[in-house]
Amino acid sequence: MERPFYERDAVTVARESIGKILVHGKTAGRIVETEAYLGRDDRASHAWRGATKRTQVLFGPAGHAYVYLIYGMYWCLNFVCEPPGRAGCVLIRAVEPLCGVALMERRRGGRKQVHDLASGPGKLAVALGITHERNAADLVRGPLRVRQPNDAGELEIAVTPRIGIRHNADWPLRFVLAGSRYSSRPRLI
DNA sequence: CAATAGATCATCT
DNA sequence: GATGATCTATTGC
Repeated sequence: MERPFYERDAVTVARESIGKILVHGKTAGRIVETEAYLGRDDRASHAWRGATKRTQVLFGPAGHAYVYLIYGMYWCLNFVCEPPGRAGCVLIRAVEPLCGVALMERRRGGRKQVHDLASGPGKLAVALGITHERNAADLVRGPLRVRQPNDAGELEIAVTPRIGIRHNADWPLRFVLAGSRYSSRPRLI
């Protein structure tokens, strides 16, 4: 995807990221679940209080990665959206493994069901090998990229509340590829 | 299937 | 010193 894809509001980018291909090294997967975070107006967002050392990437130009550590254990990947100064972003919550499946299985520690390899933000980062080294990486020119799939057609996308947050927990900002077995909580659709 | 506990650390108060 | 955009293993129905 080119820069303008990311330079829109977070809700639009979150919805249109469903079905795209996320590529990192020898691994790739189809994005089946995302969440939008709205920046300063959204208390669930890391950026709601303004820019800090950690969140300055969110206030920078669109089309970069924001990677942070959650619960002391797992990395989570976000796409920075909107023009500089506004901090909307999209959390990538699950992908359907497409390339490098054996490598993903190894990184995830042995035998796993394919639909369990990347069905959650922490799992996805481990499977694709994404860590803090990719924080602020350029999604347009860097090692981590998003591609348009060959079979681009109309997709049925379900909308639900976001997962695992305290504030604004009822806002319908989670997007899931309808019927996908690779999302983090298939039952919630 | 649902509920629960425990692991673990960068960041911010 | 408290907090969290999570995951796994384990328990009990």
